[in-house]
Amino acid sequence: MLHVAQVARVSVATVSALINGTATVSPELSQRIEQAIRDIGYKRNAIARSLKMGTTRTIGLTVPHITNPFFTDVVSVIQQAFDRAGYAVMLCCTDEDLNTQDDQIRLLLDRMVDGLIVARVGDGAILKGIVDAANVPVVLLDRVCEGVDTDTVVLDNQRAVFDAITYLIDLGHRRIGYISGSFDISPMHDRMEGYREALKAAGLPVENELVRYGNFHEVDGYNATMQLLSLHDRPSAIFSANNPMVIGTMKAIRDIGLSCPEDISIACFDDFPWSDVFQPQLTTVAQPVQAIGEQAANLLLDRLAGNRDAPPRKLALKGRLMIRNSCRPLGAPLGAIAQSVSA
Amino acid sequence: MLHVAQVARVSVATVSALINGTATVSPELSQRIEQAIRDIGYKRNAIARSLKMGTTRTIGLTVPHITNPFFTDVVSVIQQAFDRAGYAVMLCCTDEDLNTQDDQIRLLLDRMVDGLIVARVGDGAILKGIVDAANVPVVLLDRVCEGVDTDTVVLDNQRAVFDAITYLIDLGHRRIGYISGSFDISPMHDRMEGYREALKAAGLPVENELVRYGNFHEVDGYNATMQLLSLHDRPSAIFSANNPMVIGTMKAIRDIGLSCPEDISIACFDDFPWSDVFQPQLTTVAQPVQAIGEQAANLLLDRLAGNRDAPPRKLALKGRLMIRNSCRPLGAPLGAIAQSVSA
DNA sequence: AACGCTAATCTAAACGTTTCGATCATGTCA
DNA sequence: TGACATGATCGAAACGTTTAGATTAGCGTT
Repeated sequence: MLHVAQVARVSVATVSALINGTATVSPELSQRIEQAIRDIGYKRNAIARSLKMGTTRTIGLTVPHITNPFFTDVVSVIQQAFDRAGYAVMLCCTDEDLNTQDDQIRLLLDRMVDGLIVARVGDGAILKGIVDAANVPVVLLDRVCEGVDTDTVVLDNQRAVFDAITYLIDLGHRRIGYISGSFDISPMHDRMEGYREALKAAGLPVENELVRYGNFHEVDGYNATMQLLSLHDRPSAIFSANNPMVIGTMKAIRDIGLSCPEDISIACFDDFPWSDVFQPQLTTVAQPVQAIGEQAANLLLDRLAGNRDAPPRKLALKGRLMIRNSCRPLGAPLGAIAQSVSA
Repeated sequence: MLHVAQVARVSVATVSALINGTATVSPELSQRIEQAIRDIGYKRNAIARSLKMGTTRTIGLTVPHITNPFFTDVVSVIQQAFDRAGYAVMLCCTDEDLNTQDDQIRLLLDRMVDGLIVARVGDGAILKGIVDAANVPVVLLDRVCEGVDTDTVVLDNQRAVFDAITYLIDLGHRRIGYISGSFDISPMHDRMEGYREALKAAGLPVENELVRYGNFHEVDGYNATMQLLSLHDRPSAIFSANNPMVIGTMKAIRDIGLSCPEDISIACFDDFPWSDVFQPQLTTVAQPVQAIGEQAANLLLDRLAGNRDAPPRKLALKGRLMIRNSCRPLGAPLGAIAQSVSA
């Protein structure tokens, strides 16, 4: 900029004024400056600008695993939204690990991001400490966090799972296996509640042997399913509370020589692009990813636009049960499956 | 930092020296400074540091669509690699659009990223201009770019498709439909060459009516498949050069009332996590995503470590044909499919 | 002609670091 | 005891912007 100013024989202040339109500059000087900018190939240094202005026009986004289709979609939507608004997005993957997450958030805060969208967080206290210290707006995604009172977008997980389990019960299933993710994050807690409540509402017992835990990975789903299927009185249906784990479930079923839905019915949380393409077409609880991403982006953009003092806004969106053909009516002949498939 | 210096009754230079370990500072001052840092909760301002040092420890990464499983995986690997190295990653999605891509790259360059990984680029000249102007190392991913002479990691696309088509020919297929992505990026060009060469090598004609183009989206695959299947002499096999489009292909087959592999054999480019879980299990060309991501990251990290003057390095990795059960031997009874499945 | 008003431009101080060179005390050696 | 190397600390300039406030020029009023 100094160089431009020299070539155009003006002060840097005038160059700045022209570039930012913060003051009127005469046509002749404008022309000289623009010419100089072109000749030199000058580009404004955003770092210097950020230092002076105290804003980077960059936000931080952390998700557990970008390869989880739910987060893939959410990241995609959020990235688009901020791109439209002229913001850059720094992406971090925490690998479901709390320490990693802390490190990542610190990394982002160090880089002076203007705001933060955090999907999946662990202990509220730690996050609270980090977030309070950094003075930027934060929106929480996918999970509520007791200690941290800030904008939040979550799914009504309990209701969603309640509906799914109730659907299985209505099909005639009585022993329904449930594979949960690690229990220290709220969606897993809420989803489990949905499972329990649905059973209770139908007058069915909640049996511990039918509930397994995993750490969100395919192999965890595989092992959990193997355990469920080796029970002396094995479940006729399994619900997986997490999408990547259901791959393990399907592989376990195949390896054990069973087939779905003939021998066992399967449903899971989170829809994915291939769900209605191959056989069996999985019955899933679809989250409104587009809406979730957009709402999160809007909440943060609103804060960034200056609306700092509004009280925290908590959004709970509704999931949708996508009924396909991976669950069969119990006792009914196999031919009846087709009729049980709707929409 | 000024504040810390005042509280600790030292100069800012000493504080800086201690934090960075650039000079020895006496135990007593060290202690005073560390105490002050803790009391104040001081965090070094990375923006000011970047301004002074001329490095942001941030890299830019652009991909066409993060929802394409290939790019999802690559992004994941790259993010991890740079995270380990203490770099932040700014992610942009170009939506296969050249102007968007230019904008994104400019956005990243404006923010003074230390390096750039660009997956899929259009016209070489434009990118070349942008990249030459910005003085940062760039590595190209997934696509070579004639005008731009820089580090590159690509797949041997021609060979990979050659192998896949040859496999179909060996199964007895003679009319093989081919669905390509837009032809203006090199992988699509090379893959098409693989298709042509394989047919030629087998003494088969290359028929224009069997080749369709789409723009990478599911709907494009759907339309292309519909066209292929309505030919008077329809193909017995279809190869989709792009993964998202094959979803459209499968849906078209279903909608038209055909089934795979009984009525038509399907294979496609890019593996995905669900490929061997559901029926049909798709035969695919798997890219070594882990290796691709790591190589790209390593090339860039090497440049960032100071190795600026080494000549451009061009890596071409090998794809792997994952043979499953979505392609059947032509003329053979259906029961023979199982035997044709290997590994 | 003196005055004030407006518009255009400039000067210089920030923003929060890093780092070069200067300063100063301390101990060592002849 | 003086000369000198060594080690610790500091002052101040620089990185490339923005912006408040000062300055200047031009012009209409009285």
